[in-house]
Amino acid sequence: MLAQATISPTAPTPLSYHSGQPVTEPSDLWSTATRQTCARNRSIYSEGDPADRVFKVVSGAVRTFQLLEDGRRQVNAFYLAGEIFGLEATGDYRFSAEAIVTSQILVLRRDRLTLRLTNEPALMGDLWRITACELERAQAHFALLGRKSAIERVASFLVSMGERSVTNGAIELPMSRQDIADFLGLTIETVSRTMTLLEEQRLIAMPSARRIVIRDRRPLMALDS
Amino acid sequence: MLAQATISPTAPTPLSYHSGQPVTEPSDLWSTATRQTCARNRSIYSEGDPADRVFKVVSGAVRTFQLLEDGRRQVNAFYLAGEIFGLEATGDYRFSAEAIVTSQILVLRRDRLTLRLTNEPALMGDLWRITACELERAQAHFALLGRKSAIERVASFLVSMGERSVTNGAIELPMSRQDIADFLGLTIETVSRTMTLLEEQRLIAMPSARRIVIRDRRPLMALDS
DNA sequence: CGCAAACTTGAGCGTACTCAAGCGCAGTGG
DNA sequence: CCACTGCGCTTGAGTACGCTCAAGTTTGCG
Repeated sequence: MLAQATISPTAPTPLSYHSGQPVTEPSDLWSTATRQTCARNRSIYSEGDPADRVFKVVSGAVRTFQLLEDGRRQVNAFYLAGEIFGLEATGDYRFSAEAIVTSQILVLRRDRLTLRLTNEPALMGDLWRITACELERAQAHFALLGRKSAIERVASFLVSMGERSVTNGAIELPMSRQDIADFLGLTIETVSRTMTLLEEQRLIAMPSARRIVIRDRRPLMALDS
Repeated sequence: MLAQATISPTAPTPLSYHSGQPVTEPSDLWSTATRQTCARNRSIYSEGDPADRVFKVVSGAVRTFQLLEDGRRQVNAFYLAGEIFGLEATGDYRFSAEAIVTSQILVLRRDRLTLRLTNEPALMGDLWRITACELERAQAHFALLGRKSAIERVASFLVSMGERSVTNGAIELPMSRQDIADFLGLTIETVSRTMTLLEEQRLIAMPSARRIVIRDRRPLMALDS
């Protein structure tokens, strides 16, 4: 709805990474993709499905995650408008993907992508860079999950979200506290308590649970390490 | 020394991944690489260095890691004989690499690789698959770091090492308890205590600290989830 | 307005951490 | 040959951070 005109699949779209540097991508890569609306909590693909499609978020937000047998969940990543997910080199999806809120996504069939790749081998390099970028982001997340305290994890998350999507001064969180907890390797209670703590310390403000304003960036960045 | 003949850089070498499926790689990709011996704890590259080389372990073992300002360390991965590391799509190395024990590694200059890629675009697909494989392994590690208990982490690690390198019935660990702790997001004491616990439960035997025998695979796999 | 879902807050507990001491083995030198 | 030394590993005791269980509050939506 909102940004549909600017992120039209037929227009040249810079592909922005979380890590910062935008990489231009062939203007019509997504021109043969179909647009699809996904309701909140709707599954996009599940662990074990054949990886026959690649996706790009137009609006909304998507989470990828894995479940342990006893129900413990690990959210691997959040994907916001403009970001690509489901790009596996081969085989089946290793993780599941769901829409966090009602979302518009572009769906590109894998065989179409393969076709394009045979005609334009240079494209392969772009895909590789996207995957490599994702890998770097994943590995950076290791230090957070393996070595950081709760307050450091939450601060890192807010700083990262602040760099990705800010609407007039406030971060709009599409995901629930549970999603955040499962992303940061914490419980929902710890996430909630920690955000309250950050608010008490005047580092952030919370006009509502899903809207976060960063009041003092410096100490948050310090916690980010 | 030992396996030099079979892992000769000029001979066709199947490239085996941790995830299992071997992928054939162009026989002479590493023919222009130089062989190098790295002493124990010797740095191979550091965070921030220009990513101008790609490496393949011939013998020994390598760790990649990141340091937080206060000295906390997160080991991202261990690379054993036959495995490739340092393959970044662009820019600088994001992490550091060190030899765990005295190791033989093949060093391929990035510009040579680029040259090969222009002549044989198909190679790019192989590189992409290597990176994608690494990404999958990284994301699988998320659940361990974010959601598993100490005993589950150690069990997962031992199962994984058992699949990668077994010498007549025993796992030879090239890395120290500290390396394992920093890989699993635990302390050295917890790793030690947990291994003792697994030994007391007769799931493993420890002829020595660096030699582990898996006595009962089933419950270990169960802990792995 | 009423209900359900999401979020917050509180109290008590447990797992893994911290700090500290002791052990075992390999290498070295008397 | 054996004491000495250093490093890596193990074990112990006490602590703390984040989890569990539970109740209460707020928000969003029919």
